[in-house]
Amino acid sequence: MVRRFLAFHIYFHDFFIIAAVNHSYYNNIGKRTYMNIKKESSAPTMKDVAREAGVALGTVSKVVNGLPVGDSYKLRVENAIQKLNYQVNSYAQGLKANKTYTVALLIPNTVEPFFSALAYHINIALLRRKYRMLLCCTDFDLTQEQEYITMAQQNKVDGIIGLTYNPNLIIEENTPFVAFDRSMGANIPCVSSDNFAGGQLAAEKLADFGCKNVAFLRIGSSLNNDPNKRKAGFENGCLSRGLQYEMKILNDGESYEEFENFLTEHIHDGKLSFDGIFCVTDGLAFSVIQTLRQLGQRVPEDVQVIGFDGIRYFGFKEYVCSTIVQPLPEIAEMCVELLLRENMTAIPPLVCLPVTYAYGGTTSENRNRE
Amino acid sequence: MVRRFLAFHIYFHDFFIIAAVNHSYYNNIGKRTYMNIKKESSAPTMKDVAREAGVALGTVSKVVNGLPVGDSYKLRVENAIQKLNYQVNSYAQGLKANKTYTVALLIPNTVEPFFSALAYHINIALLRRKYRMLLCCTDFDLTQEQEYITMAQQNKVDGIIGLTYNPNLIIEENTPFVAFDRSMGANIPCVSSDNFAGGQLAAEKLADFGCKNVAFLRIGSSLNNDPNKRKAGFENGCLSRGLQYEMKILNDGESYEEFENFLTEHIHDGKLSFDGIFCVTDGLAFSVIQTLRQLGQRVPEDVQVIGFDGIRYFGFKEYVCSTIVQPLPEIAEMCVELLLRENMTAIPPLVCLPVTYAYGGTTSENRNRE
DNA sequence: TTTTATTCATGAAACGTTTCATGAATAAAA
DNA sequence: TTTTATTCATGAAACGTTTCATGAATAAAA
Repeated sequence: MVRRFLAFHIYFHDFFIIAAVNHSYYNNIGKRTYMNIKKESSAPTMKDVAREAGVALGTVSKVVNGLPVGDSYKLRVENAIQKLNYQVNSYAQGLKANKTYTVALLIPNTVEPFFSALAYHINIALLRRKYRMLLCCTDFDLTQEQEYITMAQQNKVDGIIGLTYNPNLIIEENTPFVAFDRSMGANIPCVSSDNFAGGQLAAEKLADFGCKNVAFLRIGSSLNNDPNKRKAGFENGCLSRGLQYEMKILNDGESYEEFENFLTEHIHDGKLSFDGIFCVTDGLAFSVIQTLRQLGQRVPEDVQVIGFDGIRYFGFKEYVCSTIVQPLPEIAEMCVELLLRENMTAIPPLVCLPVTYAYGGTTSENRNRE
Repeated sequence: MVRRFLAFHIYFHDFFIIAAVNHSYYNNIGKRTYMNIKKESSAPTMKDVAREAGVALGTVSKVVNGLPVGDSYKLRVENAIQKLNYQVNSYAQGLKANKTYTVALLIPNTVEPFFSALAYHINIALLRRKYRMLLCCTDFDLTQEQEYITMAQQNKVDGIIGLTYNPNLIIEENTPFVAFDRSMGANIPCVSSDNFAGGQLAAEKLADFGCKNVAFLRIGSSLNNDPNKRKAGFENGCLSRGLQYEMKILNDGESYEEFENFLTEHIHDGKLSFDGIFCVTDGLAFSVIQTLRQLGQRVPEDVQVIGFDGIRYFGFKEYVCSTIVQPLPEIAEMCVELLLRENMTAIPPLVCLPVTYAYGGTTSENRNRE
């Protein structure tokens, strides 16, 4: 049994002691710790409200749920609710309805800015509908993805919004599921940015800003997923604007070094043969910009770089790079809307939301005006 | 009534159409949309398991909860659970126990990296104990902070972990609450990094790396909260190591510009009078480093900068700056541990967890070895 | 063998809701 | 005024658990 000890300080007001925490609970994953929070004054129930208002239980329920009730009854109930500070117990509601009012969000983590921003907006969209969000971080682990989905099928959550990396996930017909960014097949609705238009826009912007020779860089993935459309759109844009272009797409298992080699190989006499680069994500663009500068290339003077996602430093400061911005608030609304909507259409839709370009210091917007 | 329309594309397999979403549901905040997810095959219940195993309901409950049961019974129940793929309905559990198995995390948002990383680790610590996390983003809004706390007092959640900015929050005695980073008074346990030691460490590191004249920069807040200890620790470190130091602490309402002015004023003949700067957060350090470079100061050659928090680009890439790292996994464990522990001590503790220094490119670690 | 003590499975009651069959009260029609 | 139709508040039943008083089965003691 592995035990970890962590030294820390406890200030008991004026006393100062050194203590240690036994981390052996790391071995009790999944075993519930029982009855550890005491409730003393329990909250008022519908019964209390009914007694206070002098009406029947069902009447209170109707008022709470906005169903038609006689005006005088409604008033009395509302007053009683106010007086007792009553709030409905949503767990009893859920038990009756066989619903949990909980939606699972499957994302790799909440540490990478795109994922954490997505979680932020999905959380808002769910709270607006009085749904809870169960945050499920998969760490890109295929086993964990399937486990969370199985959990959902056991009625632990009412639906799943998933940004998953496993094309072979088993999702039962009756489990509401909305995929983000990666289509999961014809039975599952999918919401994504308009990746094709985004790629096209990147090419057009680079052309507008005076580029002639451009490159597309993409980290490895053999999945035929939606971000591949970024490449297709970029290609399309390059062709229509007469840009020379080259693609560097990593295979599974190839590391970032490949890009360094690729860029180094394209430098002759200190001059890079590209004057514009489109990276499949801002995260990649961030690294590429550093590499370019290490290689003595100035960004954006020698080479312009456009990323994809719309990541800002510290969440709200300037953009990490010039970028194609994904409309996260709208994406979140759409995911939740599709998941919770009443009537499923026969054919689950693929929804594409429009992207925009934003300047982030790595393009030369005035170059063609000089 | 404000209505927003959002144009978007829907691909219905091969067809391509333009649609519009009516965003009027923005006006229905808080009104539950009813019965919108259908459940068809309902999950097996304890009753089903009892029937399958040929035992009583209570026996199944005991097995599920790990209470003592005769071996042969236990085996039969376990087999039945396996066969039916039974999972306990935690909402019925919660109804019985008058518990929700839900903990609210009050943070300003999940977009700033420190908050999103904290949420990530708290979420892990809670899931480990089979608790759900209700993410409550307050956007630094004092009203929202109080609303969420009131909600908790209505037994909607079992406890709250709060990073709050309102020293006057009303928290009832029987609402489990753990504060993070900012002490909420003698009745509320508080977990924080060892801010004092962190400030001290920053001063010592700057001294080690050859600095003589240093500054401390802090954004405005009149609250006498824990991060103030960073200043006190830094001061202490400067004194014990013989560093000249100056403080620039913004008042409430003063903007970042003040720092630009402060730094500009301390440049004489192109030379900054500080060779080391300690910033109260990495976010501030990030901006300060940009400002310094704009002012023609090289970092770390002319001036070294140390931040606080341990933020990395994109969550896992290199540190934004040389920094004092907060131990987030341990902080999260401690918050959850204190919140859910069985026996409250009479005096709620203030727990300080140790910080470490990490190199992030804005210090000259070898300077004194040159 | 009989009596007493112990172990432990049993299943009814309860948690706080929603639903819906019932029937009282009112309104409309005769 | 009496009969019929309509409206709508009522409260029991049920959702899936946990708890705990009950008593059957076994073990220990006499």
